[in-house]
Amino acid sequence: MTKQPHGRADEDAAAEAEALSRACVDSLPAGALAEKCAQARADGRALRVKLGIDPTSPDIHLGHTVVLRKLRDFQDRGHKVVLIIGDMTARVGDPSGRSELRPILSDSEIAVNAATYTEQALKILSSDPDSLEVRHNSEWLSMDLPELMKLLASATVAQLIERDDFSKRLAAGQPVSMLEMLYPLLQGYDSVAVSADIELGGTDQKFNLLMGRDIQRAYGQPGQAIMTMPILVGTDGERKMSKSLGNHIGVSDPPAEIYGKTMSIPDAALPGYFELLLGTAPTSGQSARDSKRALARGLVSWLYSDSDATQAEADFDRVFVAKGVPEQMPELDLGAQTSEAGTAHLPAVIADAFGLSRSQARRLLTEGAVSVDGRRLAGDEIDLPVGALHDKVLQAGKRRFVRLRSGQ
RNA sequence: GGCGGGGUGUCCGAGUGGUUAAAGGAGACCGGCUGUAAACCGGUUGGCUCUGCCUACGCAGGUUCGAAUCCUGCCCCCGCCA
Repeated sequence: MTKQPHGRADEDAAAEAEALSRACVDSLPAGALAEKCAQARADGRALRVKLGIDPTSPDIHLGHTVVLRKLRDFQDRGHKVVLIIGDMTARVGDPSGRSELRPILSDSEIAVNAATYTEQALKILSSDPDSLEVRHNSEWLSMDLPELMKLLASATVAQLIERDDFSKRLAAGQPVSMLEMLYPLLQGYDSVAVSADIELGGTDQKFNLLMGRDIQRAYGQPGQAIMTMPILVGTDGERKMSKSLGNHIGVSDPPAEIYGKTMSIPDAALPGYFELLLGTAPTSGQSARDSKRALARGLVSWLYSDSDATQAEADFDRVFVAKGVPEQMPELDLGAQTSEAGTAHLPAVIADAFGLSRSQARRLLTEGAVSVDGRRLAGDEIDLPVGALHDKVLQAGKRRFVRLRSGQ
């Protein structure tokens, strides 16, 4: 695609808006996107398209990429993405979709998380300075009380408790903190600070996005247009993909992880994954299994490379289809686990190898989940001679492997 | 500030003096079946120097042979009233 400044030459503003709104759930207010596109062309400038991400966890996952891909569309049409790292709002905690208070993150956690965000986002976004601006909202949210009061005056309690999350929690007798009530205002102020023309988010962000629009107008700015994208479900196929739910696939996960986790999603989630992550659909007539393999390959190719995808699939087939062992795996030196009698205490070895407690390791052992070089261990094989373990593959469950070395 | 309700394991939620590491459910993990899908079946699910020991029912003390269960103080949450 040839990049043109401020919109492609081969389409008019209406066509541009039409193309940009593909796959989105809401584009509000009606017609606003086309107007913004037309205005930008008339003014000879790029649209400022805002996305805020709170660094509440250290990794960007596939769920985030749905919106990032849409932003990339804007970039490819010559517009400017303003990526806001919510280092201040992360301290507040977005109440969207929350049914309870969330813990407040420490400064150091936020700093660590923020550091990895931009880098990961650039797997999807262009880093061209003409099309990307990265800001931290602590820059302008460290405001003094008079300024905060002005911001607080721009919304009413009725507006805030109108939102679903709050009203449900209030109705259920669950706590809603003042801090959370503040969140939509702070996010809205971000839009004022960066003069956003458009803000994107997941459908769960609709309230916050609209609030930004109101706040901009309270500050004498034109209200931003908003676009919401569908929420990607996690690997459980039911709930929103989220690190805290443990159903996420990280953009920085190793290829084998991305491939394997993708293979574990329920079939019903396939069409959504294809559309939102690859912009395609499963090949019709193809079995769900083959479609899923294609999806897994596609995702690894996208985030890494074609050769990594081929490799990941080969490894997957070796381990899960042929029940073999991976080509590469971590090694564990048995030196520290070797007793004077020359035996190793298996619960300790397993705990060490896979980061489990010894009790957990013992359970795996008694459940028959542990094998050495393919031979399943009986529950009472607690101490084995180191000589019998050297250079053998210790496996726990289906997918945890380590190669044992006796420490000579 | 007053009155009332409530804080149990990853989560939800039983349990009001002993047979309670704590019912049941969810989630997770393991095994079987399989396509690391779904459905289904079975098992496990605090820690450890593991035929036992330690820790655990908001926090701290107390009563008792014995407490998640009773008493006292404190902290926190929710509702109504002010």
